[in-house]
Amino acid sequence: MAYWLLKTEPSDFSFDDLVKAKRAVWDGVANNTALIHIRRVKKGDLAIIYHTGDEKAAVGIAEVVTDAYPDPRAADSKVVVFDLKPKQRLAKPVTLKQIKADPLFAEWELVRISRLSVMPVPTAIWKRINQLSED
DNA sequence: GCCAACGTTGGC
DNA sequence: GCCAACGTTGGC
Repeated sequence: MAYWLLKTEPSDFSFDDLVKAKRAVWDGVANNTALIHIRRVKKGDLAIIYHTGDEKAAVGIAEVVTDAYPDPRAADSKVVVFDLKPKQRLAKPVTLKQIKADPLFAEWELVRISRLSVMPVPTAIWKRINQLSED
C-alpha cells in the first residue's frame, strides 16, 4: 500500500467536489513524470488531496479504488488514470507554508518541484502531515 | 540529436 | 502580474 499526493486547482475540481461526487476518475494529467508515478498507483492506496492556487494546502484524504489504467478518453495510450473516493477531510488544512517551515519536508517533490502534480509520499511525511492537521 | 523558442504550472 | 522551473516543439 502506497501513499500519494494529488494536486488539484480547487476552482476546477476540489475535495468538496469529490465528496459530492462520491467517486471520480483522476484524469487530465499530461506531465510525463506525473504519469510515471500514476502507473504505480494501486487499488487500496491512499492519497492526500492538495489544493493549488489561493489555498496551497492539503485538505483531505482519498482512497484509490482501481489500479491505474489507460485513459479511455485519451488518444495517447501513455495517458493513465485511476478512480478514487473521498475518505476523510483533514481536521485542519496543512498549508504549504507549514510544510516549507519543517525541515522534514525539504527534500520532498512538493517543495522541490512545484510543477509536479502527482508524487509519492514517504511514510514519515504522511505521518507528519496527519499530525500537523490535528495540532 | 541538439537547442532555441515557446507554453504551462504554480508559487510569490 | 511576474518569474522560475520545467516540458514540448520544430528548425537545423
